[in-house]
Parts: sequence; structure tokens; C-alpha cells
Amino acid sequence: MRSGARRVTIRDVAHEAGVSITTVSDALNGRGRLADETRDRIQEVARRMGYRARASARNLRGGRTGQIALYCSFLTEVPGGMAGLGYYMALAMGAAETALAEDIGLVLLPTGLTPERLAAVEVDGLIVADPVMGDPGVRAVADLGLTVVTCERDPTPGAAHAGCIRSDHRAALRGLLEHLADQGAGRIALIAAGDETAWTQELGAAYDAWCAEQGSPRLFERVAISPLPHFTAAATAALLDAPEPPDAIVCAPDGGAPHVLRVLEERGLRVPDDVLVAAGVDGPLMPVAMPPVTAIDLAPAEAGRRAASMLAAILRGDLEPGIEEDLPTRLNVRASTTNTTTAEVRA
Amino acid sequence: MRSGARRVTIRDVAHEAGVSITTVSDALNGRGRLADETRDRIQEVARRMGYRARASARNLRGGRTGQIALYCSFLTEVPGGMAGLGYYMALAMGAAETALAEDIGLVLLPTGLTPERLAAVEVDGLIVADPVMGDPGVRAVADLGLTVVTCERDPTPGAAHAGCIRSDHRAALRGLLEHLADQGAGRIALIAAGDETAWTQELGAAYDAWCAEQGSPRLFERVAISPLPHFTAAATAALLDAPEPPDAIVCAPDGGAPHVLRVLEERGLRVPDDVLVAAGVDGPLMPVAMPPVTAIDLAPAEAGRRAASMLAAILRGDLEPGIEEDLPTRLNVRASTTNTTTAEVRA
DNA sequence: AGCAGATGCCGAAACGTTCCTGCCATACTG
DNA sequence: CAGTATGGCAGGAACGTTTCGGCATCTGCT
Repeated sequence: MRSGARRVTIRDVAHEAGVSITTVSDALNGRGRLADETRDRIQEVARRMGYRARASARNLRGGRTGQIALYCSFLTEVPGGMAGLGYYMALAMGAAETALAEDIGLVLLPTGLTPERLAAVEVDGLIVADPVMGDPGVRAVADLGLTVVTCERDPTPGAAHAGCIRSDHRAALRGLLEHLADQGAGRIALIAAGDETAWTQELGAAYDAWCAEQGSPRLFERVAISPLPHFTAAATAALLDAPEPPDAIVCAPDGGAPHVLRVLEERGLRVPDDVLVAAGVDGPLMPVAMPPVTAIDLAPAEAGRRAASMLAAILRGDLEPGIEEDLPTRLNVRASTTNTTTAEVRA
Repeated sequence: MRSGARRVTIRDVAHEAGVSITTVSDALNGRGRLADETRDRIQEVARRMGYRARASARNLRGGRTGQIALYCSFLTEVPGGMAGLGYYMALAMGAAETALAEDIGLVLLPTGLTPERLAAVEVDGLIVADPVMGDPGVRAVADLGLTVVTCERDPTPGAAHAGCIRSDHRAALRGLLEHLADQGAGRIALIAAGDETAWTQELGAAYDAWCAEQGSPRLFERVAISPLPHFTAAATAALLDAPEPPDAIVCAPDGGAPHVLRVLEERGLRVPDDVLVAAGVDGPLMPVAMPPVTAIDLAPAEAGRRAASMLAAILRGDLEPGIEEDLPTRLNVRASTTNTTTAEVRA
């Protein structure tokens, strides 16, 4: 407990090094005109004394806050706010990791924040995960002039943010559909949430394109995201009760696939023998389901890392606003869509 | 985009109200000696102008940061860092919500932080979720004099923090064991992680006490937390292969129960008819497993809220350090431990 | 009237940075 | 050799807030 030891300030360093405060600041921040020898010496002294610039002073002077926030837009749509938690936690951890490495704090914004409350948060920028079309909170912070980087495009008409990390979900779904077709499926059904996010929109578009191209039937069920178990089960039942039921079911929403499995089991249908099942979002549930479920790995931690990195670069001025970055996804093939092997395969 | 509009400062309010800066500060913070009429008038002016004290200035002056951090100690033990994500996300959201209501930002600390890096984070206090015995990061911040509130006690010998939110896991496990006994189980096995956290320690102690008291056999398997699927399956197999296998299995680690179910299914054992199964941590997986799994609801969101609230109160000086608060848990009984009904029951 | 204490408000320092400006050398130019 | 550029550093204002101490004015009391 050496809390009595007063924190070392820039003044202490200047005194110790026998130079002025200005010189110390310039030396540490790489500004000004200094002799290399002086710069090195001051950096050494600062390191030895354990000096760290105080964030509040720097921010006060610079008009910044040194903080970015993470706002999970899609989560607010869920009354309980508790769907896809694993996905968002992974994203948050990735973002926190990268932000901290840049000396930026990642503050977590809870779900269900009013736009006013959201606008009152003191941050330099915002990462919006899965922006929902027309989210009033996102609009509020954008109107405020806050720098925003989204994970997935903002489907709101006219919305333009500083940056975006996105994946090619059309290609990803297409890859999955091709895999299912390879395994012999001809009547592939898709269960997806409404079209509030770019992700769900792209899935729907890719599915429609595939059906048109292959001349295969369009077996598409939209489900509300909450309560997921009930709606997913109902959608599955509806698909199975149709005159010509599917021989493969892709369940897009995070955590929905187990409910599909349950309904199939109740009806005595075997997976993958009678029906193939795949999930749109990989997560801890998928490899442990019975059978393990083929799923698209959206790499949420990497998305968080890249979003934080991009936001930091834009705030620093190293990157022009208005950019997009592509994040590759991966198809994790598991037993639910293959009977030749139960081992996990990378595709 | 009215980012051009300069932010309104205390000086603007003072000028508008025709008083000094000091008077405005006193009026808004409830300090100083002011006529009630003056105080009300200034507050009204400030409200009308949309004034909010700038955090960095306040913090610079006050020597605070206005931030608290959340550190998930148990997560660092997992190489992938990805176990129990749902639990921690719920906790984080609860904490963020309450912190923000107190005008405190909750900054998320990523897993795998070195103690030095952790100590360099600028915050007034720290919430440590599930402190692991001897966590060097926790020790580092405690030595620094940071105020720490833990969720669950810190099992490290000699560790004493400012506050603690804890649940009576002995009673909770005892309640579960009694429920299982009521359902006819006589040979109840426990699968739990090592004894690094207070939670796992209490579970072990409660289980031992129960066995001794009931004279029932002690069927206790400790599993490493990662990779959970493999170890849980192995532990289940070991229990079943014993000369006298259990008729009920309690799987404590978050997300472990489905693996128990899988092994049972592979062996042709029916749940709950042949073996009862229960989980130590409720979560989104449990109600959707096949069959739905009875589990102890640890109320992580509420734990987060209370921890943030307690930490804020201590930092404010409204609460003496050294307190503990009890958080009740709830047993969610589901089909995996009852054949009379499949509906979820509250106990 | 004179004095003590209470009441109501204000001036200015301080928190720790960053950065604009200025000063003094020295080197270079014509 | 005067004039000018440039390298190397320091002074000090500014960021917006809190807070200590102080200055009036007013009230009540002797």
C-alpha cells in the first residue's frame, strides 16, 4: 500500500532531467525540435521514474476524453437483452484488448439506453455492434458529431459513419449452401431474423439469389429474435409441416440451432441422416450440441479488435473517415451436415 | 451535425445567470452557502443551457478518473478465454448500467492482462469478477491502493478488499441436492472445477458436508476448466464406469452440463429416467438443452449492478470499506431432474 | 454606536498537460 | 562582417473545474 507516494508528474521528470516541462512533453510526444541526445535522455529518465501522463490532464487540454464506447445496437431489440451474449462478449473483449493497447479505455454501454443518455456519454468515438435500422441512439450520437465505427454496415437509409468492419455474408451463406448441396440437399430452408440489420438483409438476399439460380424452392421463415426458443421451434414446425418439407435447415440467429434440433428429435427425424442442420453464428453451443452443428464462424473477437483499431486510427487522424474493412468468416463443418466424419473440418 | 457548437462551460452558465463561476459550481454541487432562490435559479439556467460538467476537468481537479474497471479474473485462467462468456457479459451489462446511472464509466479490461498493464489502467476502482486464488493482477492493483469490490470472495490468503458481493453457494448446492434427493436420487455425483475460486471451494465443502451428513457416497470429480468439453466428458465417463455409478450428476462449470448429457445419450442412458442431471450455473444453454437442465441461477446481472453500486458508494465515501452483501440465488427446476412435469418451476 | 456572528457571494489558485511563441546561440550567406 | 536562417530549448497561457479563503452586507445584541 504505497498509496501515499504522490504520483510522479511531468514537472518531477523535468526537474530530475534538468530541463523544462515543455522539453519533457516534446521529448515524450515526439514533437518540437530537440537534440536526439536530449530526447533519449529524457525518455530514459521518464521510464526510470515510472512517469505516465495523467489522462485527465491530457484530455482536458486536448479536448478529448481518451475513451471510446461500445454499443450493442442489436441487443437493445431484445427485451430481456440477453440473446447472442457470447458473441458480443467476444467482440467486447477483442475491442477492449486493442483499445487498451492504444491507451484508450473501452467503456461498455448497457442495453436499453435512451438516446439522450447515450448522447451524454463522454467519449471520443463509438463502436456500434450490429446497428439496427433506424436505431435512435445511433442517430443521436451521429448527429452529435461523434466518430462512429460500426461492425456490419448500418442499414439505416442515409446513414454514413466514419468506418465499418464488415464481412461478406452473401459469400459466407453461399458457401454454406454449396456445402449443403454437396452433401445432397436439394430443398434447403432458411430461418432468419427480420431484416433490421445488414447481416440479416444480406442473408436473405443471398438466399433468394441462390434459390433463383438453382431453381430450388424458397423455404424462408422470418422469426422474431425474442423469445427465440419459441419462434424458432414454431418456424421449424411450420417448415416441416409444409407439403414438401426441407431436407436441410439453416438457422441463422445466434443460439437458435439447438431449438431446431429439438423439434427434429421430437418428430423422430435424425440429423444428419434425414435432415441437415446448420447455424448462421458459431458459438460455444454449436460444438457441444447433439450432434455438433455446422456453423459460420463470424470471428467476433477479431471484429472487435479491428473496429477498435480502426476507430483509434481515425481519431488519431491516421486514417481518413469513410472506410470499410473486410473481415473473412469461416465455415466450421461439423457432424450435423456430414455423415462421413464427425471431426471438425476447416473449409 | 452541430459539432461546430462549442460545448457550454460553467463560465457560460455563470455569465448567463449573472453570477460567478464559484457560485454556479456551488449551486450545482450542493456546496457553499447560497440563498435557495439563487441556487434554484442557477440550476434552472444550467438545465436550460444543457450544461454538463466536463469530466476531464472535474477529474483533473479532484484527482479522480471517474472510471471504474471490470476485470474477469476467472476468464484469464482459460487459455482461449472463452468460458462462461454469457455469465460475464450479463454481469458486465448490469455493472455498466448502474455505473452509468452514477455518471461513472465502466471500462472493460480484456483477459490476459499483465499485472503491470493492469496497474497502469487509470481508474478509481475495480470490480473483480470471480477472483482466482493468487491472481497477480488483483494483487497488483490492491497494492496500488485501488478500491476493489469483488463478486465472490477472494480466496487468496490474506486478501482483504473494500467490498464483496457474494452468494451462499453452500445453501444453494444444498438446496439442489435436497431437490435431487426428493426426486429419489441416492448417489449424487458432483463435477466441479478446481478450487481456485470461492465459488468452487464452497461447492466442494457443501458437497462433502452433505455426503457426510447423509452417509451417501462421495462421487466427486474435479475437472480443468479448459478444454471444458473434453474434461467434462471424461469426468462423466469416469463416474459411469465406477463400480457403483451415480443416479444423479451435478455439473458445476458454466456450460458443462450439455457434455454430460451427450455422454449419457451415447451410453443409452435416459434423462431424467435413468440419471438426473443438474447444472451449477444457469444460462441460455440450459433451457434449450435436451432435456432442459435444472440449474442454479446465479443472477449475474444483479451481481454486476450491486457491485457497481457498492463500489460507487465506497468511492463517494457513503459506505465504509470492508462490507459484504448477500445476493440470493434461485434454483430453476427443469425436466432433467423431474418427470412429473416439464414446465419450469421456481423453488 | 460598536461589535460579533451569520449570510451570500466572489477571486484566484490549483490540478497536469499541450502547444504557441519567443529567446539565444550557432551556422550559413553574400 | 552584418544579416539571416535554423536548431535547441524555455515561458506561459489555456483547457474547465473545484475549493479555500476573503470581502461585503445584514442582523441582533450590548
